[in-house]
Amino acid sequence: MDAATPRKAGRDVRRAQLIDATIAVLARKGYAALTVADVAKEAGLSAGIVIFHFTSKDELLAAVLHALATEYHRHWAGRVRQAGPSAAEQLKALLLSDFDISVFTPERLAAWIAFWGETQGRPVYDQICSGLDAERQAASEILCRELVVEGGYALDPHLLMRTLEALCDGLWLGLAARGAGNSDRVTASDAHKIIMAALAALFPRHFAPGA
Amino acid sequence: MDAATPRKAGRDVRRAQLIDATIAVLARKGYAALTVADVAKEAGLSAGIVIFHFTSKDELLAAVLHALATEYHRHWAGRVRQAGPSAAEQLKALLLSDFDISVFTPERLAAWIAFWGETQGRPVYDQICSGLDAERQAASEILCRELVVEGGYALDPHLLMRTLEALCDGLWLGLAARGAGNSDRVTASDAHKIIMAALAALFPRHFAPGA
Amino acid sequence: MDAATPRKAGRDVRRAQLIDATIAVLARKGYAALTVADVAKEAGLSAGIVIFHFTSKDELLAAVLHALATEYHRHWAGRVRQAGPSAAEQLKALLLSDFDISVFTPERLAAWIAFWGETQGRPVYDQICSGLDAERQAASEILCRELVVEGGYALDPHLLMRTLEALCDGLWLGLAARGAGNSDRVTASDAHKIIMAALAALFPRHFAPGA
Amino acid sequence: MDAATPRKAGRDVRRAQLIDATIAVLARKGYAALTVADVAKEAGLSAGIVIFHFTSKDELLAAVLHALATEYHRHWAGRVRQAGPSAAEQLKALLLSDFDISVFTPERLAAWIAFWGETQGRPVYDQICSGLDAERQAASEILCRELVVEGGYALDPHLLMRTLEALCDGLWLGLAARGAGNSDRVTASDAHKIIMAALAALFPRHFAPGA
DNA sequence: GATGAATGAGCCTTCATTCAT
DNA sequence: GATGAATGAAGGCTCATTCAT
Repeated sequence: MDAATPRKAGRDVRRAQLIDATIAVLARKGYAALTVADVAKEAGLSAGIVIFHFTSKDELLAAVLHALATEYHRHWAGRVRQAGPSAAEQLKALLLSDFDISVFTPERLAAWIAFWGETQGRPVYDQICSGLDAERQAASEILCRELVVEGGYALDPHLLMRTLEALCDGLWLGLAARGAGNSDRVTASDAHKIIMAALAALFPRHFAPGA
Repeated sequence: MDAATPRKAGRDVRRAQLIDATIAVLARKGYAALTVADVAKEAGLSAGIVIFHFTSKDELLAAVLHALATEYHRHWAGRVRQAGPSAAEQLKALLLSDFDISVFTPERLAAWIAFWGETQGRPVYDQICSGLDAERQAASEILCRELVVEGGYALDPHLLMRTLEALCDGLWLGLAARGAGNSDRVTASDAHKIIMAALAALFPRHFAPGA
Repeated sequence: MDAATPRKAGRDVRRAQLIDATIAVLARKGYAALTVADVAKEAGLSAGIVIFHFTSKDELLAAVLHALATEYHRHWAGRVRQAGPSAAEQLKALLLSDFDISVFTPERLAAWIAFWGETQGRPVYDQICSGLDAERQAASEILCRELVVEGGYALDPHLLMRTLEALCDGLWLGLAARGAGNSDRVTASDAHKIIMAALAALFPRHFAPGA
Repeated sequence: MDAATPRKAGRDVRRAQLIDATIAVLARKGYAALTVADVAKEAGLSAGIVIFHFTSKDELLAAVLHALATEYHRHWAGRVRQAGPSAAEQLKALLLSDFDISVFTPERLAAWIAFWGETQGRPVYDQICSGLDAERQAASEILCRELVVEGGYALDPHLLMRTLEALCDGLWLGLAARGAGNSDRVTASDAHKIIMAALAALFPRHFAPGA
C-alpha cells in the first residue's frame, strides 16, 4: 500500500504502523477473514516482520484492541477534562465524544465491532477492555448521580448510566453498519441529535430540548 | 453431544438440528473459530453430512442467520399483534419483545453478536437481514409517529425510532457481554426497566414513570 | 512411490504404511531434513493424511521409534526363546540377533542411528526406549552372570553386559556408516565373526575360538 | 550468555568461540533443533555475525565437525606418542584416550553423537571425518597386527581393530546417553575397566587381567 | 442418508540469510 | 566488525470439501 514504506523504522513506529494496517484490514474484511499476509500487504511489508514485531497473530490482535481501547479511554477522558465544571457539561462531553468522527472514523468503528463479535471464546479481549470500560462506566454513573441529586429526578443513576452507554453502543453499531443499498443510514449528526434529545428527555431540568 | 440423535430424520428436522448446533458453537467459540467439525460434533454427526445438507459452510452460516432473523421477525411481529390496539401498547410490546429471555437466550444473543461483527466483508449477511430490519424499523417509526401526533411531542419520529432501536441493540450487547469477573452485568430485568424508563422520558403523556 | 496405494485402507494398515515410509525417508535424508511432505510422498499419499493419522509430526516420529523399539525387542526375545536351554546358547542368540540382516536392514539401522542423535533435547525418545532397553540389559546381565558362575571367570557380570552391549551398538554404527568411497566397510558377516571372537575371548570355557 | 564477551576479538578467536557455542547448543538441543539464533545467543552475539564468520549454517556445522575431528585426532595421536615404545602400551594409550573426560566432556560426546545421526543425507560429514578416521583405524590395526605377531594370537588384526573401535564407539554412546531416571549409567571409570578387560581377554599374553 | 479417510489450498510461523546503519 | 530489522522460502498444521463405501 504505502509505497514510501522505509526499509527500516524504529520499533514503536513500525508497531504503530502495523496496528493501523490491521485496523484497516479488520474494517475491510472483518475479523475472521483477516490474515497476517493481508496486514503485511496493507503495510507494504512482509508477513515475517509482523510476527517479528508481535510474536503471533493473536498478540497482534490483542495489541490492536489494546491500542483501540487506550485511545478510546484517552479520548473521552480528555473531553471530560476539557468540559466545563458542571456535571451536565461533563456528561454531555463524555457522551458526545463517542461521535467525534475525526477520531472514530467508520474504519475504526468497524474494527471495534469486529472485536465485539469475537469476545466469545476469547476471554483475553474482555480482560483488555474490562478495566478501562469499568472506569468509563464509573465516571458516567457518578455524573448521572450528581444530576439526579441536583435535579431531584426519580431515576436510578446506575440504570441511567446503563441506558446512556447502551444508547452509545447501539449508535456505534448503526454508524458502522454498511447499509448496502440502504441510503438511510445513521450519521454522526443523527447520533449527536439523538444523544442531546435523550439527555433532554432524561434530565429535563439540565438539558433544554433542541439544544 | 446428543447421544439420542435419531439416525433418520426428515430433511428439515436435520437442518434445524444443525442450525441449532451452529448457534451453540457460535455462542461458545465465536464466528472466527467455528469449524464444520465443531458443528458436526455438537450435533453428534459427521462433518460430511453438514456439507451434504448445506452444500458449504458459507451457506450453513447464511441459513443460520436467516433462521435467526426470521425467528426474530416473527417474534416481535407476533407480540405487536397480540398487544392492545393503541400505538403505545404496540410500541411497548415491540421493544420489550427483544428481551423475552425464553426466546433470546444468552446463547442466541451471542450468536447474533457474532454475526454483527462479520457483516464487514460479508455483504450477504446484510442482504439477509436488511429486508426484515427495514420492516421492523418501519413499524417502529410508524408507531413513534402516531405517539408524536397523539401526544404533540416535539420530536422527530425517525430519530425516535433510531433512538429506541439503538437502545435495544446496545442492551443486547450488554446482555451478551460475558463479564468475566464482572458481577455487575446487565440483566433482562434491567433491560425491561430501562426500556420503560426511556419510554416514560420520551413519551411522558403515554407512559407513566415506574410502570 | 507405491502406485498401487489404495484410496482407502484400515486405520492400522495405513499407520504401518506411514511408519515404513518414515523409516525410508529417515534412512535417506536423516532426521533433521525429514519433512511430513517427504513421508507423504514416499507413501504416495498427501501430507494431510499423515497428520490425520498421527496428529503431529512429533507423534509420528515417536510412533516410528516405538515401532522400531518394539520390533527390536520382539526379535531378540524371540531368538533367545528359540535358542537352546544353555546360557551360552542364549547369550549367543541374543547378541547375534542384532545382526540378522533380514530384519535389521541398512535402512532400519540408519533410522535407529538417526534417533540416537536426537535423544538430546528429546527426552521422550529416551522414555520410549528405556523400558525395553532395560529388559534387554537385564536379560543380558543374567546370562553373563550364569556363564561367570559356570565358568568361574574373574569378571563382573555387569561390566560384561556393558561390554557386549557396547560392542553391539558400535557394530551397528559401523554397519550403518555409509563409507562414501570407503570400500572397506563393516559387514554383517564381520559382525558375526567379531561377536563370536569376543565371546570366545571373554568366555573361553564356553565358546571355542573360530566357532 | 557470557557477559564478558569482548567486543573485539581476532578472527580465529571469534570463530572458536562460535564453534564452542555451537557444541553447547548441539549437546543441549540436538542437531535438528539447533538454530543460528541459538548459537548466537549462546555466544552472546547476534545471528548476523555467525553468518558473517561462517558464510552459512551448513559451513558452521561443517567447521564444528572439523574442529571436533581434528581435536580428536590430535588427542589420540598425542597420547600414542607419549606412550611407551611397545605396541601394547601404545594400543592401550590409543584406546584409553577416548575416555579422557577432561577432553571428552559429556557435552562434546553429545555433540559427536548428534553428528553421527546426521551422516545420512550429509555426505560432507563423512568426507570430513573419513580421512582422520582412516588414520586412526590404520594406526589401530598396525598395533593389533604387532601384538598378534608378538603373541601368536590366532586372530585377524583387521577384525581386532574393528572390535576395539566398535567397543569404543559403543561406550561413547553409553556415556552420552542421558538416562533420565536411569541411575545406572555407564561412567568413564566403567569404560576404562571395560577396555582393560577386553584387552586382557583378547591379548592375554600382553595384558594381565585386572591391570 | 451417513461415515470417515483422503485431498489440497491456504495460513501461521520459523529461520537462514541479507543489508542498511 | 556488529546489530537487528527485514525478507522469503519452506514447513507444519487446519479445515472445507470430496467420495468410496
